[in-house]
Amino acid sequence: MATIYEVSKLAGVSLATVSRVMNNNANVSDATRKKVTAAMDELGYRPNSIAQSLASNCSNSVGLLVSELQGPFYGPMMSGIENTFRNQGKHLIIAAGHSDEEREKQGIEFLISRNCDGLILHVEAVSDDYLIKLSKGRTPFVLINRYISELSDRCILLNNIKGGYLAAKHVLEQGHKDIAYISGPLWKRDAKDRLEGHKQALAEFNLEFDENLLFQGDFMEASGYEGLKSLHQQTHPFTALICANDEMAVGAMASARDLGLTLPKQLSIMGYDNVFFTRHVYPQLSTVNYPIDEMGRMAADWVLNHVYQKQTPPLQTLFEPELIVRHSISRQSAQITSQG
Amino acid sequence: MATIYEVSKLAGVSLATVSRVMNNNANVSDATRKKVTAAMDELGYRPNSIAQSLASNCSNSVGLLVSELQGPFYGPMMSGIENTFRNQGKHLIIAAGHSDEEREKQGIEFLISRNCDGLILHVEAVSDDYLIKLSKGRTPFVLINRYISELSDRCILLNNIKGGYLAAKHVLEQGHKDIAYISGPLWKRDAKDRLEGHKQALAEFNLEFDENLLFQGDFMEASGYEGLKSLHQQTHPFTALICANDEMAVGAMASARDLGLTLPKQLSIMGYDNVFFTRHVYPQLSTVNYPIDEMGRMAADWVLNHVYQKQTPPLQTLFEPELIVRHSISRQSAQITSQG
DNA sequence: ACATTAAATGTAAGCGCTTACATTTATAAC
DNA sequence: GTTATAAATGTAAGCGCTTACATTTAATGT
Repeated sequence: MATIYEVSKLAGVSLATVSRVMNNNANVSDATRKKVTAAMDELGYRPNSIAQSLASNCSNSVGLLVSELQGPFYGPMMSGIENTFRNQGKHLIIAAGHSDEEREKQGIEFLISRNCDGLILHVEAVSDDYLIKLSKGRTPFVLINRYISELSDRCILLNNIKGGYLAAKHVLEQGHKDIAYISGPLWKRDAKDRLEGHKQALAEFNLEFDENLLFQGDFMEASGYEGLKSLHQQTHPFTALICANDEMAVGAMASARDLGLTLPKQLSIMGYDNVFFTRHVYPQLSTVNYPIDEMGRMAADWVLNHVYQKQTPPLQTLFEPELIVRHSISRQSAQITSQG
Repeated sequence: MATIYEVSKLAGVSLATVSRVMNNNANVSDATRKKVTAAMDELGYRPNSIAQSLASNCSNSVGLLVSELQGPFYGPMMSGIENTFRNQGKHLIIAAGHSDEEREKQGIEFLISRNCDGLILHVEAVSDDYLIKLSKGRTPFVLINRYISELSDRCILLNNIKGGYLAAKHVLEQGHKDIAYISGPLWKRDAKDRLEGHKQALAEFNLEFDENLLFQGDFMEASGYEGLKSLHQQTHPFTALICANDEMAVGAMASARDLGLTLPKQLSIMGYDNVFFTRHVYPQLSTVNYPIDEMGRMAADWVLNHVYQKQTPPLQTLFEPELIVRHSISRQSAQITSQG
């Protein structure tokens, strides 16, 4: 591999000049610039990015921590982020935190030790305090889907209260009055917010939230399955089920089939997130759109702006959900009676 | 940030000694090793990985190029790879090639310019020649889902002929005789192989492959939709449809519904890949398992072995597909008649 | 006690760049 | 033709490590 030294010799200039043309420094005459680029071409020179990083104290890499590399939710987010950065010559180092405190911390440590210039974090298990302390460190970061008031300018969020509200309102407007709810883990902010929006809509329709119709899941498919099974066994009847995300909704659909319920006639089911497979399930799932790809791109812009001082479109931290109506909500007709 | 120099001063030893304890060099007495680690702790020292890379000429990073960061296929693959590498302190730089020749080349260039020690490539558009030339370069790489005879020892493959065979055989065993087929782009090796296996099974059942029942798709959902629509319009009747991947199968399912066909009674549909949403569609899709996660891990092991000289479990390049029977194939009964 | 050898530690060069500062060269003003 | 000023280029010191080689110290045999 040719080095800058060989280029400088071939071009008959100093190291510094070669470095200047590489970095588009203005103070280089056209003549020498041409000599240098010619020499580079001749030698097939490629700058050594490691050496550049060491000398300039900038690794041009940004770390991304997500819970999982797989699954319908993170894909679009990573995709938007990668795209933004590659166009800027930055690279993306990706790690997975698996929603586990220890592994999330390790992941962050790992990315920092890799000299990332900035971090994009989608973390769930790590504490607010930890993140606040982290924010005092040398590596700037932005949070996706997490709100910490002390760090509010770097939290990129969905308005989950509104989303919960939209979902419930839609179901209510279809005439449902007895609505069960499978939430996420309620210590998680997003799960709590979605439920709060849900309750707001109920209140608007002068309905009380029935705690018996609440099942706390964990955002994973299996808990949707278990959730409906459990709700179905208790005595309060319901005609619709709202799930705090699509995965649980799909689990609930499977459960409904096992219980012999016809969808959506005997039970309406609503999801949340609008992951791509919601179009593929049958009946197609009505849900709430979570513009995770846009939010990913926004996080990337945040880094470009705050870490690399690039011009970006104006930064936005709060995103709005949107109702997606498909075919999983029926107009209220029959009522499930519990079997208890 | 503390540097090795400060550690050495605090511990009262030389730079080299500090470096030695970092790298677990054997020739360090226990006493000094303790002094040094104590100093490190006291200073909160973290090695600068960029400097390490420059000095050791090893970046400890491996590049991964996939077609898309999203989608059900690549997620599990990335996940397996990330896991393997993180446990070894290597990091993963991910880029997307979008099945486009220019972008794939750019992606590879990008990863190489980032001083990756090795590459894992899932490329589709780039030519064999390009890859053969690339193999002469300084950065070793392994290919997933691509066969080039000159590079056969670094091609990690699924036995697609077998997979195509298994799918067809299962459908034939259920009594179907008129079987339509939506293939991938036939210039792609995997698409061709799957079709070849399909034909083998047909031959085994003394059936001829009917070219009228072949539609060439592009592995994407929309082409599955179009494919079935088109096949349905021609004159040859068929009772089953085999698709060369799950995405197209799902597209075909939507198409079938739009055509008013009851699944699987009036039309049996078979997929390929066993991506996770095949369980969620209705009826649940019978398919062929593609152990992409294992193959990803194997690719990671290949890199560990060939690039970092690590001990790994024995390397395997050919993986076997497996039939997954769900509910989308009926025992042969009614026949669709074409509308032509 | 002394030579012989192995183990532990230190010295210093170098990895391929960037960049502050010094120097040279061109340009303009009088 | 000087001198002042700006533009272009060069010099050399790092960035924070690794590692070949040199040196010192400890262990062993006699």
